[in-house]
Amino acid sequence: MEYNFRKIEQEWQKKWMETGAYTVSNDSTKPKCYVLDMFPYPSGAGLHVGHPLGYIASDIFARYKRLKGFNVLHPMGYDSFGLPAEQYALETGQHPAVTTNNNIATFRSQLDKIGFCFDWTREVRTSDPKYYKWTQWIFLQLFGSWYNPVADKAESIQTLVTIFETAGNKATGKTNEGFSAAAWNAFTETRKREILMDYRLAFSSYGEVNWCEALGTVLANDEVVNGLSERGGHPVVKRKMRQWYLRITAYADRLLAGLEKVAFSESLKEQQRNWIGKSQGAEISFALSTEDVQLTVYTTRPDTIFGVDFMVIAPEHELVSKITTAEQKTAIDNYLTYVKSRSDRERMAEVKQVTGCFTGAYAINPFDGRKIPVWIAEYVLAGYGTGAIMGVPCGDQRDYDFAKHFELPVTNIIGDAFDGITANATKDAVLSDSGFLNGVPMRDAIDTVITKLVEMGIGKRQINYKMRDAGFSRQRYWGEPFPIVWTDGEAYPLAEKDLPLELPHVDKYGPGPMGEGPLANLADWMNTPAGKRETSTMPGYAGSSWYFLRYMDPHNNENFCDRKVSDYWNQVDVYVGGTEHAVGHLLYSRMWTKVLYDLGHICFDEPYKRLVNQGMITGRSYFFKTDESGSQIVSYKKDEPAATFKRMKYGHQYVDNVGKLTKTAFDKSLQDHPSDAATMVVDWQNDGEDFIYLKEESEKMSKSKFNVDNPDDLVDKYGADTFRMYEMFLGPVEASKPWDTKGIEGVHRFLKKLWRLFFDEIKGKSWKDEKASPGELKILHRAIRKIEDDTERFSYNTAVSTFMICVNELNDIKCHKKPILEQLLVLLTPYAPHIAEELWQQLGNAGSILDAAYPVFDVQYVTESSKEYPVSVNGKVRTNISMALDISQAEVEHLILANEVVQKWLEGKAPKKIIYVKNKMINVVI
RNA sequence: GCCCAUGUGGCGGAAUUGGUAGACGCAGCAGACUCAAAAUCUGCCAUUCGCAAGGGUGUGAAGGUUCGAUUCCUUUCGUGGGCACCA
Repeated sequence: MEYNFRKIEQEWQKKWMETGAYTVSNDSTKPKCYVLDMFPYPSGAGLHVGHPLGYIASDIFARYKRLKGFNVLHPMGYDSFGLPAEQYALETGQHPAVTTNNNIATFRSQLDKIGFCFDWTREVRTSDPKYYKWTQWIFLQLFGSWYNPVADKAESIQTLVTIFETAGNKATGKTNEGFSAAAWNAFTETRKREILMDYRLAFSSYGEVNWCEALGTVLANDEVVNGLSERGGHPVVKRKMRQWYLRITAYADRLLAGLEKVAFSESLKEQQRNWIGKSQGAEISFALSTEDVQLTVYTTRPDTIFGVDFMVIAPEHELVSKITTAEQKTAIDNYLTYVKSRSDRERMAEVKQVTGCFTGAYAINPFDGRKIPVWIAEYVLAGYGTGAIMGVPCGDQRDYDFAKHFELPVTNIIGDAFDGITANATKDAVLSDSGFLNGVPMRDAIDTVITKLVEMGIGKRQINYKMRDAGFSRQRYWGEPFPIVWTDGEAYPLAEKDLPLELPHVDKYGPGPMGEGPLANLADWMNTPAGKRETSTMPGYAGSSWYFLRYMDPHNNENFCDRKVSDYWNQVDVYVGGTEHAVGHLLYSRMWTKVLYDLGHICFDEPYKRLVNQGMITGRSYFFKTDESGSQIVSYKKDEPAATFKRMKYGHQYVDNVGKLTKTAFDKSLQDHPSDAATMVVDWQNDGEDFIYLKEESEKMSKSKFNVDNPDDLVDKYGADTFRMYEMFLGPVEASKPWDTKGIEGVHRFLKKLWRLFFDEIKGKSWKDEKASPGELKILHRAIRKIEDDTERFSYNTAVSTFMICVNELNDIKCHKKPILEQLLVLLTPYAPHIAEELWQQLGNAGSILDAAYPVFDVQYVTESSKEYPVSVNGKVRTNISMALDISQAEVEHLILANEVVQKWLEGKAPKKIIYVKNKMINVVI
């Protein structure tokens, strides 16, 4: 009987589907485990080999936990709203709903072939009205809440109204522009609503937004990369528009603090911390010598105040026109014109270039009365801090460069720590030439100066964040409509009973008038008796910010998720996905979770307990080296100087492991892809060899690089079980690695070998129902211990190795005993479920192996190991020399090596040398 | 520039977290079976000296701690990723 994987896999996939083997109940006495994948955006390209990597990893974990007796939630769905479908609609006229459904069908059929244990009865799609009803509902929760800094959490906006009515706005932490309770009560309704809008967690405001002309929409900060749109790479410009925002900045501190209690990788946490960009410092107000105004700067280094040689304010700063002197007016105007002419891209590209202009005004140093010139320069950003800085050239390289460029004096306040050539940003130096701070270490001076500033009433401690509130409007069609109606310039929420506000059908996907989205073209839909509907839609991250909650209770029409159910499933125990969402999705969903927690809808405030980032699988690309003329292909040798290269299209499967392409393979490649022939001409006669070497590179997989491998082909050829195990065997889940199918044969061989433990090709059944010997049990239990440990740690590559070793050992001793094989199959189930189930049934077991009990590791079979050196202390045998680390000096004195044991272990060879060493350690040299 | 990873055979990668470095797999070499091929099986496979027994050297480089370092510390180089006028 042969290992017929095609038949086995098809049969079991069908059977498991029919019997609902993967359906999970919310009602169980078992402990729960929630294993989640980042759901995919259903793109037209379908799956490539990089996609399933994370899905397989989580699938193994989910199956493993199930065997260990957990009630495991392991769902899948689609992030089905988004830009690409709409772009495609613009080009082809096909409705995004149609293309999205087609793409989902393709995805599903590809996923099914790999044999995942998803509970498909819980599938969610963000573009389904039954789903986005609740996205809209959560938006209304955000709209209806504010962040109470005293309670340090979100509360209903009603509590804010009560505070205003009884105490004015002093109690809310906003100290500028205060109003009393009486003043509030006297405000008009419109004024009140305007003020409340400044507090809402989802709010509308005029602001500078990232406008992408090519996409016709606004983008969030994390969707803009180097001044270009993340999708498509189109230019992005700043533009003032009325927009919806999420007040994520209110959660900056809690998002930061929450990182301490979750198991994310250090680099991912670091990325989030960077993005939030918390910095502690001070705001200092300087008097200006000419005007009756103050210039407030933000600095993290108030200790360097005696080293201030100039001030720089952003060109957009409101004081610029006020303080510029008559003599400098022309120069400043010219500079402002220059700044306006430059795009963000140019500014970013020319970071090193120093520009600026003197305003003619001077600020006064409050401590020594020195006159400090005030400049404007584009390196100071209007949007951060106060848009003004104090320049300390000896302590900050940018300030130093600025001073040198404009020949400003440089004051040294750190003595020898400043070499006069480069700035030194140290905090460890001792201050000099610093008035009352002379001799004080800089680190300590920070607090001293702030205290003094506060006393003098010209400064205060201040914390700033780089993170901005997140833009939440998109001028697009294919997204959630806002449940908002505008009347007299005021936003009014829809009642809960009117949700979902369904996306109306459109025939054209072009933008509406005045920079509005396509929905603005639908007068009938837009204009309602109550007012004009909001025509922008929500961004892609809206639906994905809470989907993990919907999986728990996907068919609930009364609630986004029943509280009892979310109490049961609780946090996601393991979340598997790529790092590309580090600062987007992961931050937004953490914020939404905190809001829902604050408002009492769920009982936890971090969504994901543990995050596993799967690495990227890179494709192999091959390049032909060409001669000078560029028309002839010649052999490429390592260490050769760079020459012209041409990308080999389609051909990577013809090249062998060392980049060698033989004439036969080359001819076959041309035969299969005749279109390549024109660009690939090799004069084999001239070279006198029947092969050439190609240059090989690892690149991100993409269609345009012709290096995409499709999982379907591999599953057809080797089966899902082989494919699953091979993807895991390739290397650690978290590492990026090149895709190479050459090793898949080895894994396939392993499964065939496993099969032969049960069935002989000629004699048929070879397993026997006999009692296992201790030696056999030892092999099994070593595997149990290692595989269980590896699976918990997501170290799947070493687990697969262990399977191979175990099967090899059983094969060597010709062990075909049922008790051993049976347990081995259970161990294997998470990795290769189809073959495990088939053989399980062949052994005559009644139930499905999916519900079998995970083997229990028995320590008695594995205490002996050839790696362990027996050493005896006071006649008592210690089995592992490393354990001897904790023995005392006295024990060492009395140490007796049990020579008989050692000799037995070393097959008759006595130890050559026994070294008694100090510090509790004994070495045995064999 | 700053931050975070990372560096081990021809290749992907192991190493019980300080204790025989190179497990397992791929590729390669030799052999068995076969008319032949496929499949399967056996042996070899870091490097260097040696017929061999057996030595020497080896985890990017240089130091340090330790009886002992791929693992910990310092410096340095290379690669990958993130942030980038954030004061």
